[in-house]
Amino acid sequence: MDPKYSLLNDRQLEAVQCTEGPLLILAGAGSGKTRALTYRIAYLIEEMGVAPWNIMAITFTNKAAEEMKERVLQLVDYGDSIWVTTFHSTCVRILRRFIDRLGFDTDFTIYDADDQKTAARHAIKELDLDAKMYKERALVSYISDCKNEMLTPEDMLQDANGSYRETQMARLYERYQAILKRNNALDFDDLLLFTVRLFNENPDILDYYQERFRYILIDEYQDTNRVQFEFVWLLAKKYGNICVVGDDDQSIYRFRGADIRNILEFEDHFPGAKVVKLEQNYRSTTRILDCANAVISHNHGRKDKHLWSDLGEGRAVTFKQYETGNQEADEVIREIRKDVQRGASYSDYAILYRTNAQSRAFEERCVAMSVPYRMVGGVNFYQRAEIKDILAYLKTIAGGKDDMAVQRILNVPKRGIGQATVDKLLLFASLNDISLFEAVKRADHIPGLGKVSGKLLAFAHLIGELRDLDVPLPDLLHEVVHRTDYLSTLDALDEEQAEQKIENIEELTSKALDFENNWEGEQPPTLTEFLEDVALVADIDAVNDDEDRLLLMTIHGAKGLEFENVYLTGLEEGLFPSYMSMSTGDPMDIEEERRLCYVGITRAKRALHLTSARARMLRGDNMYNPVSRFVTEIPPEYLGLSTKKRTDEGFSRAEAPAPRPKPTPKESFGRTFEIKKASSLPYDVGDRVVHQRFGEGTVREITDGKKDFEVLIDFDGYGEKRMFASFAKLERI
DNA sequence: AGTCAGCGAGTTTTT
DNA sequence: CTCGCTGACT
Repeated sequence: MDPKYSLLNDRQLEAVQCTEGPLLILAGAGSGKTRALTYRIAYLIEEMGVAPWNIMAITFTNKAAEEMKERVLQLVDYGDSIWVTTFHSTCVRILRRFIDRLGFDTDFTIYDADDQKTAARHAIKELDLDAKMYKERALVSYISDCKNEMLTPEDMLQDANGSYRETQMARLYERYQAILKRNNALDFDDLLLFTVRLFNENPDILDYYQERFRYILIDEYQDTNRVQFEFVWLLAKKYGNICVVGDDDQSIYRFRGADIRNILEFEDHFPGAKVVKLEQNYRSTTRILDCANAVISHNHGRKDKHLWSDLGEGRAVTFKQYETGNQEADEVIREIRKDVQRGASYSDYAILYRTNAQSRAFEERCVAMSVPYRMVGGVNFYQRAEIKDILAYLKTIAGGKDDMAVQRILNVPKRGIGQATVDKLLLFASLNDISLFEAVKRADHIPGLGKVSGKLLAFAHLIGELRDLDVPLPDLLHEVVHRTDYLSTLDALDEEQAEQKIENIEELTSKALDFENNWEGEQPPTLTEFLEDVALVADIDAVNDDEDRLLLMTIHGAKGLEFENVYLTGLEEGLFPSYMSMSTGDPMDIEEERRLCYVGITRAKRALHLTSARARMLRGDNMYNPVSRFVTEIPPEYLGLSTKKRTDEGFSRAEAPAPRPKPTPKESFGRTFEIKKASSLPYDVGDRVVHQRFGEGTVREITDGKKDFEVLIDFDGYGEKRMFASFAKLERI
């Protein structure tokens, strides 16, 4: 056996060598589960002679998948022929091949949360129900819950048992599905659901994939839901070589349908399953682990587990209560900055919080004190209006079947095509059973449109032109922005906002460039492939490990990550645990919050700081909350507090910042995006130039920005405009 | 068709 | 506080 396996501890080795049959690895936080998984893959290939393409490993995020793939590649050759992906991309790959058996086109589009909301709104409207009584938000989550439980609209109609409201909800669900079908679209839940349906209805396809994936590994198994379980179970039942890794104490996605029973009852689902526990923690000091154990021990019905570490006591865990949320933010950022001035790196620090709303105070302080930071989550990059607009153009160019995309851009930038026109188009489209874009193309045959039909035809022509371009992705993006004169939509905004949006568009362009450069296929990637990649990315996927920045994120976002120093903030009753979880009366809700707290604590390697505030601004007014029960569940002496004065300020920390061994350089993982920036411009200050929209003008100023040249042009008739050179496409005259 | 003021509602976590 | 929607006006 290869000597590298001696790097594993006994339990890890056991997990690696138990290759046949069902295996549950109960991996405590920081217990080296990724190591166990990657070595297991290597062992299967090297020692058991398993073909790499017979192995499938599934993770929850692309980032986790990439990391695992990379670590496997370091261990064995042919590592790249292993399927290491997320549930969702696996399903997309399968559906792209076979979804026609379910009556969809293989070029289906994927709806994100916003699209789902729009579809829900349409469904409510189509059934002519009171929007006050039937909220799209509630409908979307109802539908999602149904799908996670694999319940069809027909099932729900029956379950409704005559109840008016339940019946209406089921009908809305039905309607929603019809809308998606009409648009040849699938939502996130459908990806899983349809794949399972495909397997159930087509034994030949199921058999094909069962043969293909004889060895299956699932990461973060505690966060799988019912459909995901079904998917795994179907694939694994033939050979039974299923290895799942998880930690019931880290199950934090119940609200999304994750069913903790999947891991608690694994041995019932897969009879004869072997269980291996990884209990040695290689991440945190004992003081941090003590706190984690103290908190989680208040939960019931856990799998028996004793996490331990031999990394020594380490530094004391601290708890501080501040007067206000703003003060909390100010002091925390100040402390971190001080540590950095003494030699620490920002990238060794993470600030974690329960809700995204809390990020704002920290962000403001970072900006004010010039602390470099990176916020993960919040408003997703791909949810920003300008990005969605551009993507809607790309979707329309790619297929044109997605009515929602067409509707989004028909009048962006303004073309004088209003709602009344869109309604007529939609009516015509549904009467003739064609897509909205088809209707636009035939605008001159639609009665009652008048002169607006000319504008519609011009739009269709524009899309046709863009469709005919045979250029690389980043160039296509450029062309979309220019030929549609998209930047004119930014005129109404103030300069700062407009600049931010331009930067976002530039970032999208560089992502396209990056996508193309990393493409491994024989043919250059198609537009559809790019759109799919974009649809399935998560926020955390974009975190670049090389950046020396302080990280701000929710505790959910931090799952699976680790940091030298962690600030766990906002530890107040009503915030964490959240008011929602306290008011349902279901103790399971509080337990989930407690697991979340456990996850937060165990992200820390060497230093952990707990903070809270007496008063906190929320939705405009102040709330005054007591210190979180999770803090009081930790014995006060662990926090250096006397038992009597426990809610007072913790003792001050005089110790030096945690030193770091030396950053290990990571090759190829931190992908950098470079914007194509011209080395010089074909014009200079004082030259006369022409812009496609603003016409002629004189160059007043050229500033060399980080990413691009910024130019100030005095247009005859429009006055001075500041613009980015690469987008302005000015020509000298 | 576009614009703007005024109003009401809403925030837990997300692939 | 902030977003998004509605309805009246240009």
